[in-house]
Amino acid sequence: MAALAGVSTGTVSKALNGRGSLHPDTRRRVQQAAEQLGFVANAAARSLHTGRTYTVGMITTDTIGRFSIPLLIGAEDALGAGRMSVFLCDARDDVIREQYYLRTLLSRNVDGIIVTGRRTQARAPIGAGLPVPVVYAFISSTDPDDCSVVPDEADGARRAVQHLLAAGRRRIAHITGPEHHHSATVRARAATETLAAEGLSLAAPVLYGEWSEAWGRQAADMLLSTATGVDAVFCGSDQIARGVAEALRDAGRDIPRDVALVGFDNWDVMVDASRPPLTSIDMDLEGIGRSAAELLLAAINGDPVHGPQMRPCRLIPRASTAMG
Amino acid sequence: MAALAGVSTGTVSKALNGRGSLHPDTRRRVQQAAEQLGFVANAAARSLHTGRTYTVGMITTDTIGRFSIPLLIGAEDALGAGRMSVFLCDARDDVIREQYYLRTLLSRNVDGIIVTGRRTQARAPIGAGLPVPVVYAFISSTDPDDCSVVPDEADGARRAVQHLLAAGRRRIAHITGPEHHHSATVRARAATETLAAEGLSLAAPVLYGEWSEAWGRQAADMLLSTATGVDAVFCGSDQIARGVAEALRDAGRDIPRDVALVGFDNWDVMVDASRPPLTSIDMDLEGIGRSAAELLLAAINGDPVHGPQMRPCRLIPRASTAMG
DNA sequence: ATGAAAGCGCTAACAT
DNA sequence: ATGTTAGCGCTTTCAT
Repeated sequence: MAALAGVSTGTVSKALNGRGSLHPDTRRRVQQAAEQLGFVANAAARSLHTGRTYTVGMITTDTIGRFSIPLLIGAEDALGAGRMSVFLCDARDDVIREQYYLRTLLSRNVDGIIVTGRRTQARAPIGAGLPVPVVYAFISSTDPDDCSVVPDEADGARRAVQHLLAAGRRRIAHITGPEHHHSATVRARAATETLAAEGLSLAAPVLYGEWSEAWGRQAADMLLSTATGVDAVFCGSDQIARGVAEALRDAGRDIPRDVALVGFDNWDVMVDASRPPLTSIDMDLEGIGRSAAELLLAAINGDPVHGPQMRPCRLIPRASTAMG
Repeated sequence: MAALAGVSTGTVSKALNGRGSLHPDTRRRVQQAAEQLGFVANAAARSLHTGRTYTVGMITTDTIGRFSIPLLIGAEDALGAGRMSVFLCDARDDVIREQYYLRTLLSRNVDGIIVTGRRTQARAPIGAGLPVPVVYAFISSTDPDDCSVVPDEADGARRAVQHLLAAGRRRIAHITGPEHHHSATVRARAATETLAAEGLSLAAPVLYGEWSEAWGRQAADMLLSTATGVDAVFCGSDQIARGVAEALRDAGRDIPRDVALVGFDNWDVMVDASRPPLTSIDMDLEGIGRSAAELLLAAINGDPVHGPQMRPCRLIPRASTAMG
């Protein structure tokens, strides 16, 4: 390589990295030679010297799923722009695997680590005194000093309820996931409080169950037989909402005329296929992933941000709450 | 590190890698020291010397989606056992991005590359004369010499039809995706041929459309109004099947008594939530990913396998075809 | 403006 | 059984 351009290896390095002061002709000549040989620098050798690998690790504590993917895409997006690559590790909710991967990543000298999962609930820090910065995405760390990027689920619930109120609904019910699930309780509380601020309360006690369509159907049936005059249901997930939509449809109720419906997640597969299409809350997972990656880059460059960063949700209106 | 154990760096290397002949005591002492210091070998330096990085790259030509994830998990699974890591690259169906990532992976000296996408249709090889082995997973390469691991979709369609025939159905219809889509035509042809082998033919011409529930509903309505006596529908995807299930339900047809239903993909979200739960064809994507990774490892170790490897599908029976 | 040479952290061949 | 040493491919300082 150096031979072809007729210069020394040091000069090649300078030419290719745009450092030092070189004659423009030399630089051009070297670049040409590199092109011709299809030369690609050995990243290992470079990192050995610079100490940086331009690589970040991403540890998914739960099997790579519906939530992890948008996060991953967002992160990859932000990092790709900085010519960095992502090592993917699926720890499958297993502490042993997680620690194993952590060691692997450290031995590979990643510049930083992003930790994600499919639940927003805070988790124990992945490690203490790590030699590289760590950012938590979607989930947060129980250590308030750790940098976490999380969706503001209360904000999402608030938007859902306010949207229904703006549509003139007053008897609003809430069907959601398991009571022990952080997201379920946070959203339920925010919904209740938003109504309370208007002097209202839920048309029925919160219906806790599973994150499934089957539960949505079942809960809707319960609602139809017990609560009267319910004119809107805010659901803790799109799957639940879709189940509710089906049950209402089976019972001859018109959506949104008789009952308006709002879901949560804005999961395309659910919201588009539902009849009618579902208004839903979007947590902007991709944005969270991107944001986490950007904060990680900042930390790598010596500007760490501490503590949880809340990101607002968006309401995506569709036919299930169409007014007029 | 060497100092703490009171030995030379060479000895440390031997002790930690279990090579050379060392006194057991020395080995133990070194290992203890490593533990104490939390020492993790620098992978860059190691790979600089050995030429191997214990890393493979995975390029997803289509945005990481429902198909890529199980493939990814499968691959990660097989590679993790060999203490290898996966670099994830999302090329987003963009040739420029793909080539950029290819260069990135090569500069990082990955030991091999897995290429995946969300369509099974053969694609142009990602590069010629690459210095590392490449295996295609789910998609295949147009170069018959390249190693590809693909689902035998015709086998899947055959199983679906045979299952329906075994259930005593004789007037079988087929609703599927776009006619220009490889999977749609392969499956449709196999379904037709399987029936032909029994001296039968489809109860109606193949209904090509979209891979959506909406199309499933629409096509089912068409079928109800034109074809008579249809007692089973084999669908090109679970989404289509679910749409069909809803339309049949709305029309008062009982599944499976009046019409039996088989989907394709065995996508949990669809098959479980459908009423009734859907019998479906599983392409075992995770197995494909695992298999691709294993073949890649073999190639890395000097035992390359050439040409496309077909993997059979499985039929997962559920209530939509329950007999008796 | 360019070349020479040291050294990043590790492994492996060789010497002791 | 252990230590010594020469690189792996690159960057970077210091001479020239």
